[in-house]
Amino acid sequence: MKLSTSMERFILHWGEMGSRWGVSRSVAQVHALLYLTSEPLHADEITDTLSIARSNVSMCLKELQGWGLVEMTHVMGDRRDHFRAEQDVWEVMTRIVEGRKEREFDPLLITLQRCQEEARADSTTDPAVAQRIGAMHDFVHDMTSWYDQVRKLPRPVITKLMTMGAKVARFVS
Amino acid sequence: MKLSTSMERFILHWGEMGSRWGVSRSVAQVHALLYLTSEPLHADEITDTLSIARSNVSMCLKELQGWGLVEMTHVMGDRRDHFRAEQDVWEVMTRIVEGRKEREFDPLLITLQRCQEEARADSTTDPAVAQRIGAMHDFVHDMTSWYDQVRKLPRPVITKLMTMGAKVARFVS
DNA sequence: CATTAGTTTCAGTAATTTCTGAAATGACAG
DNA sequence: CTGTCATTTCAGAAATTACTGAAACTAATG
Repeated sequence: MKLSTSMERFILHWGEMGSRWGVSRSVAQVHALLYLTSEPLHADEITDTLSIARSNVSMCLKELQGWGLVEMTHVMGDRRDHFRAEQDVWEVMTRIVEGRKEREFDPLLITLQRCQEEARADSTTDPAVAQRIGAMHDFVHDMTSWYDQVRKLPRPVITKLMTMGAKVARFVS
Repeated sequence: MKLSTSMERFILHWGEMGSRWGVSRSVAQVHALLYLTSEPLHADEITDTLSIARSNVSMCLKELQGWGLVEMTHVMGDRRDHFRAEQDVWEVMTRIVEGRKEREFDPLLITLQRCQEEARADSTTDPAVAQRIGAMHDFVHDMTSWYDQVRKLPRPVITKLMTMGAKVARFVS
């Protein structure tokens, strides 16, 4: 597939973003390409368009399916697997956030819990240190439980709250 | 300085987190150590405690100062620079978020703006592609402007809103 | 069941990022 | 001005991460 300048720029920048967000450049590029293309693509087409190895494309697609951002489909009369990305931007964002939460914050919270217990039990640890570990634990705990509540709200409610922006503050007083 | 087991665990895990959050392992470790230690430390003490090169410590401290997470202080009668980390967890988090917003989202938004204009102007770009680039742009734009509004609210208001959790939904109907 | 098209695995290679240590620089006291 | 202590720079080394291509594997077809 021939990419226009803006498609290329989008894909390249998305690749850069990806490498800052814990997925490799090529994973993010494949995602960007599929996001921009509404018709499902097969792996060879991705390989050609992005000039990356066929095997790498395969790995990237697997990882993107793991994130729930890409799904496999089939096209009538074609044996090859085809892939399409989630097109809804909100859905894309929530899946990325959800994935990162599971991969990073859940383990972090477990570690903090352990540190906290250990620090309290261990008499060689300065109580002030235990207190600071506790503060960090509580903070991460509060943030994740806030997130867990909010993500369950119906989407229109969340978008409404967001368009209100700072105006939500008027309800607190 | 001798680290207790829980301090060590905390520092090591924070290091891992750091490498997923766009700073190197050692930057995050230095930050963790200073966060746990309330008294200002000088660079050599950090070097010894974490077993990393003196020069690396210097670079890490510089980067942490760039994030606004560590400040340089001086101790009476000691020529060496001393360093202390922000102890307030909320403050730590807001500075990290702020830093990442500036380093990642602001440039992303600029790129998306450019892609969008380019895609619309360029007749070789499929209008459906232009539409999807636009959707992504609008989404990132809305998110950042929501963030810009909320971060300016007084902290007690934000914490109140957070402790309300999903209950904020009752204001939307 | 042999052939073909398609996919995945994995060992080796390449690219990138991070860290080190020696040397340069700076800053102060005498 | 000189010597000492502290910090920073930077080129190269080390470690990590990502990518490639050949080979293995899987499944459908005639």
